[in-house]
Amino acid sequence: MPELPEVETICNALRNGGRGGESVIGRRVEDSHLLWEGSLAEPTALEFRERILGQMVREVGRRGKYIMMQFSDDTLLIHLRMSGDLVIEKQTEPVAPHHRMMLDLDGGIRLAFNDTRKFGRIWLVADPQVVVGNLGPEPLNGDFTPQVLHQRLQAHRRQLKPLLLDQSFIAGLGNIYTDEALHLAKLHPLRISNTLDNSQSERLWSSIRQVLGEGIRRQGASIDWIYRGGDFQNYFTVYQRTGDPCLTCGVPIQRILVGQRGTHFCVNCQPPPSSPEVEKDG
DNA sequence: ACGAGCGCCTGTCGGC
DNA sequence: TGCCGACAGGCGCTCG
Repeated sequence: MPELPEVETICNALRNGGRGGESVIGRRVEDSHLLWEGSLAEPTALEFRERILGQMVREVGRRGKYIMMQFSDDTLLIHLRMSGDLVIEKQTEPVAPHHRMMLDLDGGIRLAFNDTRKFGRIWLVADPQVVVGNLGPEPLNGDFTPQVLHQRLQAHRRQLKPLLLDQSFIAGLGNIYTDEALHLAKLHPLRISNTLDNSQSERLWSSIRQVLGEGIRRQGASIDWIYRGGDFQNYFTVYQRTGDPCLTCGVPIQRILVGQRGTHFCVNCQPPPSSPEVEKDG
């Protein structure tokens, strides 16, 4: 579910307090409860408990869609996948349905990993690079320039939509922000990456930065039955707007399947690739 | 090097 | 009302 802006929002709440909870920084793990073993990717449940007890939270960061909590000796990495969430609550709170892991911290609070669909994963490792080492560039960092994006687009011959969803190409984009960025950039999701000229790559670059920045400013999007506190969903231009008029030109938004993912775009603002482009040697 | 298909899970919604 | 398929913010795997 959560993409870069939602993960960033959750990290900020853990670090600074917010969403009804207090900061976790400086707190020590007094107890741990693994309620669904499948949520733990590494190490084993036994070793996880032995290692994390007594460690203190030094800082909370993010890389792509991974939450990275630096503890005294190890790094706790959490990927929320489709339905995960991290919440700070009092230890006296009843254990909510779908809580999969809980860390009891000093001060009577609890860090809970809640994940309805059980797709999320948790790692506790000495070196976080073994988990996030293969991720592509961080789109909001200063070293992610239009030239970097253009070069990377040229290095592949792939449809833009699945390429932007590929976390080793660029880290943090998911289905919502990819569709929104492509619409803002006026690029069709099936355009082939190495057919973009410099100005089109630059438009895509600025669109990615703009939609991610706006998502963070709005504290993410809250959709379906899970409330996240953000309101970016009120500013979608194409995502979940199938059949509604394009806010730019009025033509109805279309929905197609690309790699099994719902893909929303305006056929007028985002012209389909010319036929030579989609042919094998075009 | 690609894209398609599927599995992993639980829940909601719309159609019949 | 109940049943059934489609769909959901992700990603790893196999197979051409």
